[in-house]
Amino acid sequence: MRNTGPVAHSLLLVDDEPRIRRVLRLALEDEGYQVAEAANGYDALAALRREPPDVVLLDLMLPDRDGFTVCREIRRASDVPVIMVTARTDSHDVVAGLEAGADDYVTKPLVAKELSARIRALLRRVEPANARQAELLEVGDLRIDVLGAEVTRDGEALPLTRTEFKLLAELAGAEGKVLSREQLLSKVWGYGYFGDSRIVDVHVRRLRLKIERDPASPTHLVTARGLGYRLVS
Amino acid sequence: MRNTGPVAHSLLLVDDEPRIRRVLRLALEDEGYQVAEAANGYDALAALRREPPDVVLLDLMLPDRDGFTVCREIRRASDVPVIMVTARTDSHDVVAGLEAGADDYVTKPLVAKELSARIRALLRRVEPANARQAELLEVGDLRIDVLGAEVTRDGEALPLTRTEFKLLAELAGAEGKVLSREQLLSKVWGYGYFGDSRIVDVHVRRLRLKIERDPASPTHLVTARGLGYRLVS
DNA sequence: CCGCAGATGTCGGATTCATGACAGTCGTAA
DNA sequence: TTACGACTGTCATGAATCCGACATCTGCGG
Repeated sequence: MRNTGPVAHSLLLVDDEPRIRRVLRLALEDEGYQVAEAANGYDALAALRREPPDVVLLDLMLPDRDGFTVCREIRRASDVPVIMVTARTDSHDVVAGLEAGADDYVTKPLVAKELSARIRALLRRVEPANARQAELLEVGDLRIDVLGAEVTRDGEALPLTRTEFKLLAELAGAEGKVLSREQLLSKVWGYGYFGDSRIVDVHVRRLRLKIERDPASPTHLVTARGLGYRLVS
Repeated sequence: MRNTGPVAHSLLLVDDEPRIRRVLRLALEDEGYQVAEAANGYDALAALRREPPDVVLLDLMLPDRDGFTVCREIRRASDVPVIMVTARTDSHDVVAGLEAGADDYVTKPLVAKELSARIRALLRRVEPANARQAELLEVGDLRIDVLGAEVTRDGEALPLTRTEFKLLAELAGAEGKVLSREQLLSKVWGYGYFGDSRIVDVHVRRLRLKIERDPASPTHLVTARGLGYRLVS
């Protein structure tokens, strides 16, 4: 199962000055990011391979090689978003940084809020491309294509209605966990729904008729008596 | 440096000052871009709808409404890259601009080379997503030549109209995924179309008459009831 | 036996699509 | 210019099917 909740985005902070790293790390963690550090280009590339972050913040002046080179080396192996963070304000450096493959170029002194906003803007642009792959859920013999709004078993499409599909997708998204009627109501029917929560039962039953091999004794969509329902393999 | 692609990238330049527009246009055309202009937010939105550019350059201070608002309005229906171009250097404005949905924020006075580099960096990030369309798509027995605007089946060209083709191309570009009427409206009919979304149904039907072997029971262009349509093999 | 949660069946209003007809628009050829 | 056809958008109608609601039944624990 893929991650469900909003996990913090991870940053790799590359700067040779410990003091700057510390200040930036605190500011960025304050903005809700998970921050890893590297003090030079070599470490940065190693860290990138070991645990790819969502965004790289790259200082231009590094002890081993300059940031342009590091950026090009990063680009040779990865499409990870890179933001150049540097004290050099010269326009030629900006152009060189961007040409080296960076996505953005910001100059010190930094305003944390602005850097954070630029990171968000970049992620906003990049995320959708990554998200496409993560939308095929598998539970038991069911394959749930969230984007295609289709559920297949043995390659055969199951004819679910919209509500049934949303219900199944919610349950699959929290596979193994019990979801109460109220939780399902608010997720599938929306927060503004005030009807009887028994409607969940009805749709659970209809869903079982379609996804369970023996609807009379469900193996996937099981009742958690007094609690709700959950989907298991 | 001229851009490499076969077709120049198009920019929409939104600024109320004719003098600035002229300077920027010349500089950007020199960089190899094809530049359209708008003097206010209203014209910008109209131009965007009429002929979506690859990138929008948006000044913050416009006569009718401020750039933040215009940016948000753009974002409501379009993913087009937006670069804020303004004289306001305050960090709060940068954050506000990016939060309004802009991809980048650059301040005047401008260095054309830097602006151009930022445009390229942004396009580099965005293009791959669009690149899917710039190819030859195959769905089932249909071969869709997006650039040539031609669809063939068994080597035989199908006589699709422009709207039918755009509709088919959009669906093929997201093969297997359900596209809602609203998504199709904004992509095929363009940003800001306010007509009845039922028009999609009509064109789907006309498309089916041409691409389906048995239009009464479609196998390729299938209905996702309550959700939209999708194209499958 | 009672009380309760879950399961089932059915019904009718509401949604959602498919379809055919028609009118307006646009480009082109006469 | 006019006439024409292709293309497009709008609408009305009917059919399909969805889904909330209700009534009832079952199974289980106390």
